[in-house]
Amino acid sequence: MNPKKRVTIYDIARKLNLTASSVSRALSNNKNVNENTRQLILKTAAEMKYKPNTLASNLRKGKSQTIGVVVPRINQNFFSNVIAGIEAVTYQRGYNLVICQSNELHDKEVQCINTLINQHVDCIVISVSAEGSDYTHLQNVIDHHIQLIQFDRVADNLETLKVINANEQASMEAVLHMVGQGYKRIALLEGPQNLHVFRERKAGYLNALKTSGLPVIDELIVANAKTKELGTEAVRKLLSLPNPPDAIFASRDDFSALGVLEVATAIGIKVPDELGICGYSNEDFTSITSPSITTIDQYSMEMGKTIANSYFDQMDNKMGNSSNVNKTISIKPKLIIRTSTQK
Amino acid sequence: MNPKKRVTIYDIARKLNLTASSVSRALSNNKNVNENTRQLILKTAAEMKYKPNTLASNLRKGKSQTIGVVVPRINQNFFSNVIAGIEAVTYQRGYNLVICQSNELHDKEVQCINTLINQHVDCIVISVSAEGSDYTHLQNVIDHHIQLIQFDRVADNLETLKVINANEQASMEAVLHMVGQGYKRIALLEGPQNLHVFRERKAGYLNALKTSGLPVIDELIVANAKTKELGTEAVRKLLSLPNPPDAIFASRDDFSALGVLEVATAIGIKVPDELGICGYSNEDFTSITSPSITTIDQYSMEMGKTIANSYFDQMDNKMGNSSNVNKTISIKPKLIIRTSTQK
DNA sequence: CTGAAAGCGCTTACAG
DNA sequence: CTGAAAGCGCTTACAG
Repeated sequence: MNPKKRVTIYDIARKLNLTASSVSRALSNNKNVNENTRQLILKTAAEMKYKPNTLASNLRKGKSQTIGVVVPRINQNFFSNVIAGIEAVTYQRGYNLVICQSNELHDKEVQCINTLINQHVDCIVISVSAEGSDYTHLQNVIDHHIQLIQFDRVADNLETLKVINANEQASMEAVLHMVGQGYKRIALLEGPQNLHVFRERKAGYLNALKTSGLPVIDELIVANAKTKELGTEAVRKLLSLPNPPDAIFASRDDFSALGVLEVATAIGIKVPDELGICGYSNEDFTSITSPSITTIDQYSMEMGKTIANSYFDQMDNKMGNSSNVNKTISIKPKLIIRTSTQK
Repeated sequence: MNPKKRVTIYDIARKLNLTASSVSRALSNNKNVNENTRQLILKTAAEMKYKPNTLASNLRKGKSQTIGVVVPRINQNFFSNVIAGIEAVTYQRGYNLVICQSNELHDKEVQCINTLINQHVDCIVISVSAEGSDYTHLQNVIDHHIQLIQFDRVADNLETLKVINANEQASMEAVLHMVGQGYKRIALLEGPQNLHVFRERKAGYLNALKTSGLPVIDELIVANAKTKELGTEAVRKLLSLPNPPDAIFASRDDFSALGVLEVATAIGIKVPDELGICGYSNEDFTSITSPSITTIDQYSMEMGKTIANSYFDQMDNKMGNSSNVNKTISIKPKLIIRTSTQK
């Protein structure tokens, strides 16, 4: 094998006294090739260890059979599961995945998006970073006629396909469950309120209180802490209130729920008897703590599959009609009741 | 903006009465452009919302500034951390990551590799699947002059860059620690022995016994179970032996260690007093079980960074010399001693 | 069914 | 410093 150059379609053509046209046709399963010729070409290509140059093919065809994915963090359970779900579907269709992580930084997110546009990806799937509310880079994607799909954390005002969790509904269900268990002063640990997801979870909480005829107590609603230390501090303060909560809905995630559990245990507050705890996202560890933690499963893998499928559905029946569908697919998360909320 | 076509270098040239050559030079920071011309071009490009076509550029340059990554599972802590580490470094250099998962299937792994070769990636990073020992697809990568880097699970006989954990050393340390705690009948739960990683961990176990003058007891070495159920069954059998082990090194991973803990607790065997348990990989949950589980941290994020850096090091000082370095970088994992092994 | 030719959008020797 | 031209490897109307 020549150390520098790869075998091309021309090399095969030359060897067989044919033209590149025919070789290309045979290789791409075009019907207009004599069956014998095709077999010969296929055989020769294999012998010569021919590998098509996707770059050239994509350039010519004007599409890349590639989907770009931008997430805040690749190594975060929820996101890596979504990615795995996307991959499972796209792989079947012969699509590739280019993955970027924004690290929750707006600037990096913008750069990722630009790279993906330059790469001529056919579709960009994104869960926006916590930072910033300027979405011109996403508008840019749309302007370049690249299908944009948002998931989980979405920018509301952009008209794109959106795949989200029914956060409000699930949160409401969780809080109602706690009310049903007899908890009356239920506190909320909010996630960052610039994100839709967390605003919805808060809405669900408020709604559940309202439905149950319970008052909304301001001092029981605690803003999300930036660091683990600050979070611990906030929980400690909350539990030391003259009139402390008898339950906490850690709406951000299970890690904050775990933080609550640790603080409670340290102070000597009994869970679930004196304090109920509910987390969010069904991390593996929630089933093995003692007590095990009630939480909400987001069906992350499913979500990934839904995202990919919705892209292909779009493709398949896009008969020249409007390319940017503004449709929201909502996945209903599942409340998983464990010991931490069962009085 | 024209609904179909993007702005190209020619569009800019036409607008400014220049040629594509100059525009290309200005955009790529080539020195041979008049400073004023460059500024004008840059300004115009921005105004016209020009986005370079990476596909065309890469085709012309014969490289893609892309690194392909193949792992058994994207959504597995260790791998997603390694990927995050790789990304952190490659991003700085303006490289993209194409991610595939083999699902531990040899055939899918082969397909992933072929796709990456076709994509003209500059480098392929792989941790091989558990299945199969035929590595012709990897040889293929080398034959196509694509830099191949193996990590964690590596095919020994291929001459490539390898980044691995010092599994044997770490395992030995773990078992010696258990011996030091007074455990005398230490069992081993093996990982699949067709993989180097797990053979090494076993070697470390055997070595530790030898060093400590403890006998190797065949019935205490249990093969890796395919499913969770079979694993539970195997552990139950192990613990019901007439002469049961007083410690178990779950060398496969923390999940199998957790399985042991669950079975032991269910049977009523006290950990760590009656049974010591050590896992592998320092999953988040190991610090919060009760008792917390002794384990081994693999520095997965670090590993990813090391992989990416070793690629660039290679690139940077490859002055036409041998392209396939057969070098192994070993990362020393860290034994994390927790309650489950402290008598 | 097969071939000749143009073109996807860029880059880069080669002249001047 | 700028331009004209060729070419990266493929695909696809257009003829025949």
